Amino acid sequence: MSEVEEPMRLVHLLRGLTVELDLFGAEFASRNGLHPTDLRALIHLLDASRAGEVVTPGRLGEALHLNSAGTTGLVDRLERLGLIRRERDPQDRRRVRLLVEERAMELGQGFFGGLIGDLLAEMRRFDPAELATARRFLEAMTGVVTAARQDGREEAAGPTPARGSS
Amino acid sequence: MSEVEEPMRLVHLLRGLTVELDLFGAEFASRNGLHPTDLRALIHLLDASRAGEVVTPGRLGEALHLNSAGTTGLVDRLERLGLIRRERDPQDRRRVRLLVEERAMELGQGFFGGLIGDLLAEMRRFDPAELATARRFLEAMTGVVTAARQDGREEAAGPTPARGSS
DNA sequence: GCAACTATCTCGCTGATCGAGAGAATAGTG
DNA sequence: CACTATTCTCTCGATCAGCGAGATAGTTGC
Repeated sequence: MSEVEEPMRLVHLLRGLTVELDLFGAEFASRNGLHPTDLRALIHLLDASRAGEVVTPGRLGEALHLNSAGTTGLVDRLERLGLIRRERDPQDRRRVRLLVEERAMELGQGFFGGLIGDLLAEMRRFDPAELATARRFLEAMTGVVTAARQDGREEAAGPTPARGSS
Repeated sequence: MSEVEEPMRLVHLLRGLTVELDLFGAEFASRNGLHPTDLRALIHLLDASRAGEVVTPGRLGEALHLNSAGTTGLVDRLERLGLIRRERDPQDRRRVRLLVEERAMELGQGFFGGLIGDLLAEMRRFDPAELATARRFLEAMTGVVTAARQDGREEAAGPTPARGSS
């Protein structure tokens, strides 16, 4: 337990936080008959809806790294649950627009809304300078992860010694 | 636009960070022929190994919210990949100890080692006071999520708690 | 020794996702 | 106007992670 450990505790805190958020999402999902993928899709759809963007199955599948078949299945599930609705794009009739139903908004609101409210309330206990520091910190960490993600892709054939073990 | 938006950006940053970390893990997993669940299991096993704790299929399945059949399948996969080894507990021969192989350590190192190093390096750009603030912030946010998780459970449990069926 | 309990594994099944390709609409070319 | 290439989405069949129920082997108490 030396001073060098402090940053390491932050690393574990970050990991712990993501685990908690994942669990939170997973529990919410299963409680509502959703799969983790469905929840990710719902978040994406609500974000896009709020931003006024049109989402098609193609875009959604791309965002979630699903192929077309998987995307169709996902959209089927969400539609069956009454969370979204398919509608052909009148401009380009090959496309299908995914429209978010009221129920999806309520679902997202009723659950994430509560969490976000709690998070915001907790943030009020920090002064603006501290929040600015936290933000800078989070942005820096996010940047590192994003960069590592791309490095990893490029090095995909690199430092993978794990061979010949059995 | 307004100052009220600043905390909201922090909320989105938190979410964005978890998404990035998830993607990082998912990409690493698929690159190594692992499933997301396998990676979570690996993390759990490595943590326990470092802490000197004995992990059994039962404990592992409990930690990952898998039932016994799913756990057996998971352990089969990890064993087939040469990441762990089964060994009967000589004290209580009903039990199976899961022993982490060298290869799993290397894999974990190749995965986290690089990322953690990068995160620590980035943290050096913050002074101790800032890191302390970041830590306080992360702890506060984690606490909120954890609390919300339990609240959600209790609300959903309702009239029939039916605990013990995890 | 018998009964109750515990830890793990086996079996059959559901369902999310994949690869391949079909169907339908658009855009470009002559 | 056909004719072809392109772009979206959906369908079909297969794969495999995870579930529920029950089997198997080991432990503990009477």
